[in-house]
Amino acid sequence: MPENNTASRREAKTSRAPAASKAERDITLADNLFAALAHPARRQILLSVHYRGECTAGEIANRFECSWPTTSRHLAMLVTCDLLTVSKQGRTRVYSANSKLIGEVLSKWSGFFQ
Amino acid sequence: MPENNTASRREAKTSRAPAASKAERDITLADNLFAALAHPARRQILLSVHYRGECTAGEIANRFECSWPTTSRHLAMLVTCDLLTVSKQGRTRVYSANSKLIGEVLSKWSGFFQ
DNA sequence: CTATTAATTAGCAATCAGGCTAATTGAATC
DNA sequence: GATTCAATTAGCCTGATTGCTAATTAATAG
Repeated sequence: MPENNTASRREAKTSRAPAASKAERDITLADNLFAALAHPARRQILLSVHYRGECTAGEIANRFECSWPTTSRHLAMLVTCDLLTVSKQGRTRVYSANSKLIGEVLSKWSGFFQ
Repeated sequence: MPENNTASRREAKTSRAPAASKAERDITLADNLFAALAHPARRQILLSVHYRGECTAGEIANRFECSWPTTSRHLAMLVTCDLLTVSKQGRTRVYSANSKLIGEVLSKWSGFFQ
């Protein structure tokens, strides 16, 4: 598969491109956002973090049925996709949603179909 | 798997529920829409059909690099998810986009993050 | 220093997704 | 009725996703 779908790649990509064009960034954003939103747990996580403001990993993990490591992986993916931001505070990690970005991309795509 | 993710199910589901609640329908819509939009080829198909109006399967398939059967499967999925509508005309099949639905769901989700 | 707590990482198994080619269906044409 | 053309279906294979448990890391508390 020469056409590498960035959306599904988990590892942090070492962006070698000097400065991707806006079009390219838009494609990557759509890839990332829609790959992330494809999973119901990740949609819930994003909504949950957005509405509560900041959340620790534990608060998020306890709210879901699936195991903590599974939630942790969803969180990691959302961070890689730039939809969540994380900061370490002592031994907890605090997540917050990049709501502006999410809202803008969704809004743009909804506009395409109006 | 008791929790059946309708979004990813390929075959037409025999909806046995008498009349799903609005909340349930919203969840199914999100499942379907975001599962569909997760693949770049399907995003392109939806945009393409939306902007051109009606398209035959052949017109769509010829526009993409992947094989006709692969495109056909994407089309079938989009129909199952209610994002495309298809009608047989002679030996061709004409697809059109359910843009209103797509736009509404995306708009609603973009609203969540504003 | 050790015990506890927060969270991630490693590793494995099972399912899902998406690509292909070959075969089939069904309408139109000769 | 045989052929051609539009399109789907069948079947297969490979890689990605997602779930779990167990192990690890790292910070705090005792």
